[in-house]
Amino acid sequence: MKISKAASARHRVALLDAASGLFRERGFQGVSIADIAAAVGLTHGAFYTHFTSKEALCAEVMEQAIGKLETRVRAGTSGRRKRVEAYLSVRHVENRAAGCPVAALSGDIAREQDDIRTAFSGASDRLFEAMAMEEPAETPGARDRAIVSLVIRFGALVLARATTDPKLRDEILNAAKRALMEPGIPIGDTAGKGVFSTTRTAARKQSRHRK
Amino acid sequence: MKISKAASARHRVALLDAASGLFRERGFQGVSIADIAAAVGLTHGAFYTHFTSKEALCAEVMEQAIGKLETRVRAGTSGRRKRVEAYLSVRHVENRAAGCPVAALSGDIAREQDDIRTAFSGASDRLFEAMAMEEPAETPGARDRAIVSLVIRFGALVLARATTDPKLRDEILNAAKRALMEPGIPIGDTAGKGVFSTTRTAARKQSRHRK
DNA sequence: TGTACATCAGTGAACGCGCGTTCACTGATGTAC
DNA sequence: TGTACATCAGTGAACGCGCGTTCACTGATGTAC
Repeated sequence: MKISKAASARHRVALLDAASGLFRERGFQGVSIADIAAAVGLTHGAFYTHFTSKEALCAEVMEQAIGKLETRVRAGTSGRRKRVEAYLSVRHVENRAAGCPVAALSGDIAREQDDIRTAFSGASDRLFEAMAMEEPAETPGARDRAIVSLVIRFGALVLARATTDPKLRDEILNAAKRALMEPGIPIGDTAGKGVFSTTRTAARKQSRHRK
Repeated sequence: MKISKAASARHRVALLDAASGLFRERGFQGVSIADIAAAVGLTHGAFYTHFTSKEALCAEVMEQAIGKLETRVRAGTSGRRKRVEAYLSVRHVENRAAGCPVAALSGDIAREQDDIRTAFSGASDRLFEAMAMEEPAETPGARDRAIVSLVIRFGALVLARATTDPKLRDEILNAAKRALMEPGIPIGDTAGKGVFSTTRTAARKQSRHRK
């Protein structure tokens, strides 16, 4: 039966939202069209009045998800510290569906078709730029630091999610938080050169930890 | 037809090896039993004389792959610098099949069954311990640094793989390499505090870059 | 060493299942009068 | 405002397909004599 245009438009949005959450939770291949439709209270057939294929939906979901992220970063409502705390929280580790789409789907994306990959890559490139702008623009190497900062957040979240041991999970999250919060933590080749124990920033870090 | 015991044993090893590479390349769900068998020159039926199920194979592959990694880390044949260079090379980004199993499969693993997850988590915990031992044992925070070091390598590789733009890919790899090679790179909350430009390690880093 | 036979690794047809996608059909919506 | 009808969002059966797994069968292997 036909329904009102307004209701149909709501269905389209609901399908995108449901797909966005389900994809992050179970991956592209782990979610069927029927799953997505059922999550919205429709049957699988209705899906094709809104999207031409599953691939097309994937691409649109990725673009929208990263776009939202970019907007939030550019808005910069909460401070950096708060955002790092939220990103590296146990809550975020456990709540894939509402969490970072890059962390949840980057593993899948490398294997998807070109149009999805391009959508993801283009969007994440814009996201990187937005994050790079967070750092003081005039300092050299701002983009490098933004990238490493992103890499740490991202890597820690994904690794923490791959773990079943809560102790190990917390170790990963806390180590990453410390690295992000305290400037100048030595993670370089300190072992070979024996530089570490004489580094000022290192000593500073240690004294903070004891507190 | 029956074949010799030696040949059968070779088939088992070959199946494990083929599965290990194919899983890393396409993920658990992206590889069928028939694919694995065909890669070794067998038909899908033969698979079940060696393994009870696909799940059992997955668990065994993960355990073996991470075990090999752990052995190599403990052996410590090449230096840290060399290993970082290799890990964050374009070659490694492009060659998933022969690359790091944790980076290739951690995204999938979070969604797999408990026995696979446990196998992965247990093995990666041991791997972390092995990497933590690389750092000078007597310095405090060695494990933290090992974890952050691993998180950076891992995160950069996975992000680089998700990218289609070669320029962006190289930026990620190089930024991570610099963070790993040069101790005391400030990635912390420098923007808010304005600490960065007055940090000694920061100045040191900048002067190195200009060279 | 040669022969007879039980074993069992590998084959390929067959199974049930869930998937993405299509399509004839339904009936409320929205429009023309 | 009320009526008649075309539209089209959603339904659910059906499609072909590939999957993991099973199993009767094959024939070289390996062993007992």
